[in-house]
Formats: sequence, C-alpha cells, structure tokens
Amino acid sequence: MDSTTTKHATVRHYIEQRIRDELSPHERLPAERMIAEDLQVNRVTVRRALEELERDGLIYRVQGSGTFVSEGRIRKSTEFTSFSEDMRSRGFEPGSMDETFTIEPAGMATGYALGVSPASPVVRLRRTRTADGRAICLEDSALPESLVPGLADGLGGLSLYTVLKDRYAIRVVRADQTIHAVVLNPAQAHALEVPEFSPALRVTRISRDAQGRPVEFAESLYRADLYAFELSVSRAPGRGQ
Amino acid sequence: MDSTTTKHATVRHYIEQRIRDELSPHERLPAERMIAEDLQVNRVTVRRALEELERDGLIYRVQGSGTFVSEGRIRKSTEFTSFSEDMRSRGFEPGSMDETFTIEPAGMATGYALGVSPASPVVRLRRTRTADGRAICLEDSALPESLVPGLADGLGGLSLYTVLKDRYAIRVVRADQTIHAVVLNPAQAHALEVPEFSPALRVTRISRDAQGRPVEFAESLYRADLYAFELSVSRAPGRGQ
DNA sequence: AAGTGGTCTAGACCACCCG
DNA sequence: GGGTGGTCTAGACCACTTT
Repeated sequence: MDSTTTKHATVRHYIEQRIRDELSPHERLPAERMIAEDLQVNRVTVRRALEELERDGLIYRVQGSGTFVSEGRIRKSTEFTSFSEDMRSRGFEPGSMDETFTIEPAGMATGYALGVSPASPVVRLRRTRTADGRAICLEDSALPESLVPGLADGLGGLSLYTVLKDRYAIRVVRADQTIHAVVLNPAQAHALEVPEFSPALRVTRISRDAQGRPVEFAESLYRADLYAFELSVSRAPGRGQ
Repeated sequence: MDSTTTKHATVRHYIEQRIRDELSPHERLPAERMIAEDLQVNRVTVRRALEELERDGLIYRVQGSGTFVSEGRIRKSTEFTSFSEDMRSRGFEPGSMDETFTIEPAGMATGYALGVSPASPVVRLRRTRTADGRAICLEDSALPESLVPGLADGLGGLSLYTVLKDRYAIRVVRADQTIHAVVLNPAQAHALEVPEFSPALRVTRISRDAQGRPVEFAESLYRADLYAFELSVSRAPGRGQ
C-alpha cells in the first residue's frame, strides 16, 4: 500500500473491488463488524468507507438488515471536471484550437462574477475546444490578472487547472454553473460548423478555490448535437421529503 | 430540541447559526475541541457536523491552522429537488395545467430506461408546469404500473413524490439527469406560448429509490427564456487533479 | 434472542502551521 | 512548543430487522 494512503481509503478500494468482482446488485455485503475484523481495522474506519460508497450510490444500507450493492450503472456523483477529463470520460480525445490570450479590463459582468472592479485587468483566454478534432465548444475564460501574473504567456500545452495548481498554487475545488439553452448567432454557428440558429448549451461557470474565492469566470457554448450535460443528483440520506 | 434529532445535527445547526449571525467570510471558527467542550459533546460528533458543512461549501479547513467561513453566496450543493421545490426556491408559485394520466405499453425507450419490457404497462403523466401561472415546462413522466397501481386515478393535489412516498412507500433518493439544448417544434412552442423554433432545455430524468431501482422516467422541456439550470460542483476534498 | 446498522464517547497519536 | 485539524482505536448503547 501507498504510505500516504489512509486506512479508510484502503477499505473503500477493497470493498469497491469486491463489488466489481464478486457481488451483484442487491447482494448483501459482509457486516461492518465482519469487514473490520477481516481487515484488522476499527469499525469506525469501515463505516467511513461505507459512507463514501453510499454517497456515490454504489451501496445502500438498511438498518437492522445489512448493506447491499446498488442497482444500475454507477455514475460518479456530481464532480467538478475539466473539459479534458470530461471528454476523455466520454471516449473522445480533447483538444484546443485558436487559443488567444488578452489582458483587458474586466467589465461589468465579469467583474461582478469575479468580485473585482470592472476596471481591474483580467486575463482572457478564448479558445475553440475540440473532441477528436471536431469543434464542439467555444470557451471564453477570464481570470483576475493579479492572481495569475504571466498567464497570458501561454499554458505550455498543459491544462488551465494544472497550470493554476502548479504555477500559481491555486487549487480549484468548486464551481457554480448555470446552464442555458440558446440559439447560435451566425458567427458562433460558423465557428462551430453548424447551421445558423442551431441550438446550443451555454454554460457559465464561476470556479472557486477552497476558500470560496472566485478564480475564473467562464462562458462556454456547446454544440447541442454533440454535447449534453449529465448529472446524478441525490437527496441527503436520512432526510424526508 | 427535537427528541429525534441527532447530536451532530444539533451541532451543525448551532454552527450554521453562528456563521449566519456572527461570523464573516474567512473568519476562524472555534477549534473543534472548543466547540465540543462548549456543547458538551465528543469531538467526533463536532467533526461530523463540520464535514457536512465543508461538503456544502459553507466552511473550509486548513490543517494546523483552523476552520474558516467560506466566501461567496452559499448555494446548496447539488440536490435532488422536485419542480415545486425548485420553483419555490426561485421565488415562484408552482402549479400544473392540463394534467392527463394514461396507462400504455412502455415502448422501447421508456422500457429500457425503467428496466422493464417494452410491452409492460406504465402510468404516463403528462402535464404543463407553471410558475406564477405561466407555462414554463412540458413534462412527460412514466412509471411502471406494477409499482404504482391506481396512480392514474390522480394525485389528489399532492406532488408526485409525496404520493410515491405516502401511498406507495417509495422514496426517491437519486436521479440521473441528462440536459440537452433543443429547439421547439410548432406544437411544443404553442403549448409553451413562445415563437416556433425557440430554444429550450430538454431534461430527461431517471429517478431511483434507495436501492437504485428505476422508479420514474421523465422528459421535461423548459422554456429557455424563463429557466436555466444551476448547480454547484466540487472536487472531492483532499484529492489532487 | 441474535444480528445488523446508527450514534456517541474517551482517548490516542500524527501532520501541519504559527509565533 | 503549543495549538490545530486528520486519522484511528476500543467500546458502549440504541433502533431496527430477522428468525
């Protein structure tokens, strides 16, 4: 085992593997106390692993009865993913075209979203995102210049979030997104290689670091015929209507 | 206090209230051991409450330093909500028009989504959803007839999920959703009182019970000018890129 | 009655940050 | 070095389901 891995992560992986390899939906898992004894850990540690698995929808628990494998394809719960991760998980090779960096005043909307004055400079990154070489999305990203000095010199082939983490020690951990349906104007349609007035998803995103501070304000236009948003949502377990 | 309330829920509410009433973003909360002593509970119980608050983005924790209030408006993390809850949280009064129930064979797509044979009967509920009396969404909902016998007799003014819970003891706890952008055909546009070929969000939803069993397959068409999807997404805390 | 998950306690040790 | 959060243990009692 990894020396930096926690015990509950080990337990979690062990249980995940058993679910994948041996267990069918609605089959009962060993009792918590049993798992604890088998793996020589405390029951609290087992429960912590099981809680994560329950949140992700892999298992369900019935008091007095047991813990069972959930039915249905396992979709990861709503997680923040980059365009590249997103595309790869859908089986496409992500790419970028026509990347342009500029530094300009934030303006009203962007300034408001980022919590800075409209006059303060932001780094603006515009690019066309591709999947297997096909244009799929127009992205317009703005970051406060004070947070990321020198970003406009380029990403050096890395992903924006990798650069934020490695070069600026900024970890994006949360994003507030709004998803609209729109029709494309002629210029946008041309860039995405679809007929004018085709439908598209417009996603605006405010990315935040662990402290909740806005880091990025982005607007993305996705071709409706090639892209849809997928998400799993759940009620807090143990809560009523 | 409620006799059915857990201690960690009490602690959570206590901390939430302090955040609302006394603390500003980036202010430090009392140490975990301090809160535990103040409230006469164990530190583990405090930590459980803090973990929930961290997941919901209200606080962030820095090892060796402390626990702090997050910045930015607090949006509830992605939670499964009914149309009615959704509209109320946006400040509108939800309603329904033109409710029709039918019982028909599931068909290919619905049968597949619900995991039943295409020939098996489903209860189909079609309705126009309104916000403050304005048509905002066309909804087409299908449930296996075997799960909800008699549902086609009506909801009696209650919400679908309330009826599922109270009359059929089915608790919907999870849903897998897909969000598309489309343009409306003339009939749909007429029903939603917008020009033909207006954009719309098409949301398909498979609702599941705690065991992961499909309970409902629904397709909703939302007017793009009146409705947008909002969601907060986050990376698992403590994980890297 | 026995077994299961749900909650809570008391205490330990570690890793990390800060004065 | 002292304080903070992060992890883990051992054990207790409760609520619930099953036999």
